[in-house]
Amino acid sequence: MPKKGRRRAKSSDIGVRDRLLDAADRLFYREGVRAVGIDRVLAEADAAKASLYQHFGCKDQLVASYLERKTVDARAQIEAYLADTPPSQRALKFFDWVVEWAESKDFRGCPLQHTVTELTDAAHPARAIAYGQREWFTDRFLEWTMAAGVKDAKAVARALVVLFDGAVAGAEMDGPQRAKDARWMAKKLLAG
Amino acid sequence: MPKKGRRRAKSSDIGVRDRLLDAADRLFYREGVRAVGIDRVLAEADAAKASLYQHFGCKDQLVASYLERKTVDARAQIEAYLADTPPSQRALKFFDWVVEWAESKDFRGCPLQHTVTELTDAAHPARAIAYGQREWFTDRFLEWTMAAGVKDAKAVARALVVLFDGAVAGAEMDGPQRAKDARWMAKKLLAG
DNA sequence: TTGACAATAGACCGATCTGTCTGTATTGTC
DNA sequence: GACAATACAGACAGATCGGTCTATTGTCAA
Repeated sequence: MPKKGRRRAKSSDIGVRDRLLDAADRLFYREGVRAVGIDRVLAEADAAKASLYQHFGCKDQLVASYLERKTVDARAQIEAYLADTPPSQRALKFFDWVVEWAESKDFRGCPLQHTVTELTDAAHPARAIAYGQREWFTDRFLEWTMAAGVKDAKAVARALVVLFDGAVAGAEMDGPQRAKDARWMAKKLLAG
Repeated sequence: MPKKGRRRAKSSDIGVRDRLLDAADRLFYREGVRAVGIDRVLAEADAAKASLYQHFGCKDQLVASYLERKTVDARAQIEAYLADTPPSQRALKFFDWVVEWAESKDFRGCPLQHTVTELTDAAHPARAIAYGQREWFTDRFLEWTMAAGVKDAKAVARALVVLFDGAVAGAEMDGPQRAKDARWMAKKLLAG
């Protein structure tokens, strides 16, 4: 038997929790977590207030959960994107992914950067999620540069992190060309 | 004779307008413009509400004025920092300035990035200020790379913008090492 | 001394925010 | 049919928000 009872008529058949996270994702990413109130999320999710507080306890936790799901999805997406690329080529190929992301219609910068910018309280639960994802990125970059066999792999990996951050921050302000600029430079760096 | 009458006992002798901007600078930069309310600024500036609305009209305009003063100050500071450096060396020297900035006690990222992240309304007056300062940066980078005599100067200039954005965004999340990583890479790029 | 002016203090307004609470409808299981 | 679980609808509370307004104080110039 499935988990428990329940059933709903409206809004297709995903649970409230997922509907809330979907709505939070759309609104928080597009407009910022501080600019969007609980009521907006509820309306967008077509959910009741009690459901939100039942599942998440408070808004901060909803934000953290939204960010966590976003990071988990991003990892999976990146890994799938790179799956067919030989390890030695992945560092550069990753920047193709960044370019595609920056060119996508709804691109509005990096959720991790937004989190650190908007939620200045160091104890905010979303910050821990953000830092965890940062670690994943730095680990991957090191892995990819090692596989590429470049010399000074650690320094190159750190430089690629800077290029990645600059690509998304720059693309948020100036448009997707910044991501291409980053790719151009990454190629140069990995070649020599 | 000076401007007009007035006089105050407390808080030294700068005008209310400047006190308000100073307070706004401290609070907005440290905690974010959406996280800090008018009342916090007034308390920090030891000023009256009417003074704020007399000088700035609304909060959005205070934010824009705060950002404008910050960008004007930054330009002056950077130009002074580079004044003794021959033009051909300025591109790299600029990243020394970035490292010092990222290592400074109160560093909390780039106000321009914060503005674009926090104020998602494209019509917000602070956005125009931010875009103006972005142009100044891109113009300077092109000027410096041309003076450095590197080939492909335009592409290099764009890459340096990415490195700059990555330096400050990365330093905000991970610490000042990111700025050093950016400098390391800028040196490499400008050498070859 | 008087009047203009700049600034202060703070009450007040309506809107919005997060969060709580009550009550009701629907569903699956016994 | 009874019951528990889940979700919905929405009133409500308390705080805070940006912004307006009145009243008062202190300073300069005439």
